Amino acid sequence: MIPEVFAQRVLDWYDEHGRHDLPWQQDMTPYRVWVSEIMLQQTQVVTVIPYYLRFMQELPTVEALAAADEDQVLHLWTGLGYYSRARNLHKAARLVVSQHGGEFPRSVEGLCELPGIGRSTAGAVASLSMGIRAPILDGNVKRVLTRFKAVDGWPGEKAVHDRLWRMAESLTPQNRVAHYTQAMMDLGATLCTRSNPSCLLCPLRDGCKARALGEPKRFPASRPRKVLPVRSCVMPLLMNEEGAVWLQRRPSSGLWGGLWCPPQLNAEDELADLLGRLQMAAHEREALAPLRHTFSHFHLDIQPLLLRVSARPAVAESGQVWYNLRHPESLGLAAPVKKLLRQIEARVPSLA
DNA sequence: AACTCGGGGCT
DNA sequence: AGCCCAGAGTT
Repeated sequence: MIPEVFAQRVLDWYDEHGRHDLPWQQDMTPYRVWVSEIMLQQTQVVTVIPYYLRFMQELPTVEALAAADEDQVLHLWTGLGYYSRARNLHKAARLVVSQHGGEFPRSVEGLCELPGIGRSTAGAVASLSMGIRAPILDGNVKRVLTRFKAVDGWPGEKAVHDRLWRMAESLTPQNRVAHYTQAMMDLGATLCTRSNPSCLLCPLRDGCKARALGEPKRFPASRPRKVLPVRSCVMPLLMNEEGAVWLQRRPSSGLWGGLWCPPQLNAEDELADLLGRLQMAAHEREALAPLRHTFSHFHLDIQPLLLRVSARPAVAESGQVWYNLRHPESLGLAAPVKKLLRQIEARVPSLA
């Protein structure tokens, strides 16, 4: 099938059956498309929608995002995961305002200069919001293409990855690039799905090799998996008489970067040392139900300890805070931390 | 080229 | 429990 026919079939299908009502499809400015693309990295549409609406309400323009502080951005991101996305989003907004006068670069190369924007996201922003002919290669497109040509091998391998980019490039049409880009994602999201593809409804069913082989689900080949290692930690929740909990800011890079978190101990024998450093004395302790949090590359078993502390040292250093559960500040919290704080909210001592 | 970085939804 | 999802940055 020649590229022109491929694109035409995809576009005809899009006119009839594509999605046209997603929040970021209304008023497709570079800013709105960009924020949606970043949120949608490794995150499903249904999950993103409420976050996107809240984000756009709070920070409707790139200038507003640039002027916000990082804590507000991370707060809006709390629960989405991959927090470096939020920090890069914030940095990039400040660059767009300070270096480009508030206008996004009008090329894939220029967009790729911004932190958090790679070739695929740049292609999406350029094609969807600027009408520039640029290919994308996200999970949806990878699935459609590997099936259409029955491409063997895991797309994480360089050779497979390169071949898919060449395919994406050659199939992207000159006209209606915005519709084509949206159509390829819609096709992957609604018909060419991972576990239950609707081949009979597919506009590409004629030329699709995976369908001809009778096993579309074999593509794309899945990543070779290892067993996830298990790590464990003790998480002391230090609560003072006012019902506030001690949190510290995590380093800006790495796991839960920039988020606020109770101390994490490798084991309980480090507790006395911690309390000593913070000059606190615990007069009551209770082990809460342990919980397991799973990351992409390991399990974390958390043993929460609720400790009532009497001391209330001054919070002189930045990066430390007493987090008032009754009047919480707008800080970024990792999902299990948010869950734990919600659990103990009911245990806050009533104010005298 | 391999590894890191989250959280949620689906099976 | 295992797998994947509108990927990018670091090493």
